[in-house]
Amino acid sequence: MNTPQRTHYAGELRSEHIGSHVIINGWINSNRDMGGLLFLDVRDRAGIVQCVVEPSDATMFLYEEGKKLRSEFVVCIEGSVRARSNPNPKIPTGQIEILISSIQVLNESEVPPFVIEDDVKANEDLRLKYRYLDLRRPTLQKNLITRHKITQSIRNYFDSRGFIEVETPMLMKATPEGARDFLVPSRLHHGEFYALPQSPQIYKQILMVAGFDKYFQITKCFRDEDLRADRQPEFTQLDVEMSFPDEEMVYDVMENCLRNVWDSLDMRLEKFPRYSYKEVMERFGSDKPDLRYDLEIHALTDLLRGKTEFKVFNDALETKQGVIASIVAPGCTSWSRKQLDELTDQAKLYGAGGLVWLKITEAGIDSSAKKFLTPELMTEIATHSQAKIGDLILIAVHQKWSRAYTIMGALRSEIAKRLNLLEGKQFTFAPLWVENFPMFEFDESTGQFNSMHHPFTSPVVTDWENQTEDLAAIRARAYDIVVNGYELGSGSIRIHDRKLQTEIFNMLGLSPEEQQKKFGFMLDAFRYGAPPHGGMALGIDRIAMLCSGTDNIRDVIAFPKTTSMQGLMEDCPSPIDPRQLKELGISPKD
RNA sequence: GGAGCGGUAGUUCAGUUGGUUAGAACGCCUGCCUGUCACGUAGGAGGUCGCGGGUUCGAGUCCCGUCCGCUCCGCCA
Repeated sequence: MNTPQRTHYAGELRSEHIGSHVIINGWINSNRDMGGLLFLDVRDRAGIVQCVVEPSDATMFLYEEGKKLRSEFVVCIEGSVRARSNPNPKIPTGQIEILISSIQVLNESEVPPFVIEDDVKANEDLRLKYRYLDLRRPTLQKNLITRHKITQSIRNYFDSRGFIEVETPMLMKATPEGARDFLVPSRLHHGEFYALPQSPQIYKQILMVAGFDKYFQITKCFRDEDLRADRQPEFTQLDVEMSFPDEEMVYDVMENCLRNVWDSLDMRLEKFPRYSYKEVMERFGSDKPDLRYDLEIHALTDLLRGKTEFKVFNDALETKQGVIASIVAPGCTSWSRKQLDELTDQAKLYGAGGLVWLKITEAGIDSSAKKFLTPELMTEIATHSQAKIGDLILIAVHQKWSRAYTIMGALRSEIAKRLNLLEGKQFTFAPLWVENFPMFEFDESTGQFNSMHHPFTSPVVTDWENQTEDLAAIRARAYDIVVNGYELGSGSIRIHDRKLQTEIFNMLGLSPEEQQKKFGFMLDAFRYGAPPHGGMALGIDRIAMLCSGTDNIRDVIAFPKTTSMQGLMEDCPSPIDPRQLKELGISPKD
């Protein structure tokens, strides 16, 4: 027997449908047998609707059939919509119910390993193993629909602005800079490998050379690095590139793109203030600060120079990059020894040696370092930190500028967490641009300068022309979009000049042979009229996270991996048949 | 590579200083119940205490190892 076609989604039915004859297809969410009177809740992707069998001689067979239905049975139910005698204002379909005239069981279900409800109790590993059941939960249904709306609105937007979506290869040349590549062995060329793209970067730049002057693509990228709550080995990027741009054009295109996305979800994205990398680091202690709350960091370095015998402070003051900085926890003088210890542990996690605190009270200022600080100096510190009576000041020290501010940034989020500053702000969005990144970053483990963004980023022309010994002073034409503490994406104006690109490669310590081997095809392309170009890439998963109000990337991906990069449902990765390995020229693991 | 937390019934958890038969709630099964929507109600079934070793008269509990999950640091051009 053919399945009768649904006339409506269960969750869509409302008072306006009263009187209609409807057919719904869905899953049994619950079955309440009152002894004659029977309520069946049926769920589909739009929601849940109550169906009812009223006892009478004529419906006895429906009752007998209906009471046998168990959770997750697949059913087709036919009936008429009517107003409920006891409406339930708590659920969207609560004004109506379906008076059942026919029940067809399309499939039975074993008892599911966990109850499918939004108030989810099962652990995540169990839910990942039975992902198809977890995905039936209204929240995950909603999240994936949100994700669909996001990509749909992006495609519409870029199409309307004259951008062309072009697909780039998934099997590409391994360029083992940056993140670890996922490698794919070649059957026809034993001992040689493809890499899965970490990003379509080089291809999109070559598309600019090819004349596709406005390009975008929504595509998977792969990085074989350790996972986090917001990181998966494969993730989806919106990749954008255009020819003849300046930063303003990129900002305009991307801001409007995101505003469009937020609009399409009936949410608002406020204006995008711009900060330099230095400013966000020194004020908020992060290159991806959460600006939904204020808490700011204050540098005490100059204030304290030559004013104290405190060794901890002076050690930092004697080094070139050393920083002493403070942050205020408003109204927190009552924090206990235990709470302060926990904050100290948090700071230590990020590399702090310890924390100095000052408590500003009516009676005066108390401090963990009062032996080393005169009352006058403590008052100066309080004034400089903009602390009031009742406030707690936390001070940390580090020999390295970026480390010192990273510690302060960690304290900043910890204070915000403890003071519940984000309460009720789940759907408040604070976007910003971060610009003027340094071009290079010194890597102590290798003693070499690395690109902070990537080696195809153009330097600020004046910085480049006036460069001195201090490579760290050269700024890049790179920019990030940050929202609520997440780096949504980054981009840059690229190098389109072969000679400049070669110079940058040289500075990064790439030999001419390596340059030719890894990027020769790109440098070759630049011989033939490469236009000035630039663009950006945004993380779709993170956008979906923000718009779904979750802080877990697995909540917006249909089939995610665990933090040890396993697929629990399909059980991968998994061993390979020796025959298959032989064909690839790979020896089995011994 | 490192740190923290966790793993006990189908699920979520409790389980005291090592001690009789390992408990609760939900779920599940069988009745009863004509307006429930966390239905109610009576009864019932259900356990490799992640895995391996050790200490002990005796281990869910202590020790060692290991696997898995989550979070974080490093890492993520």
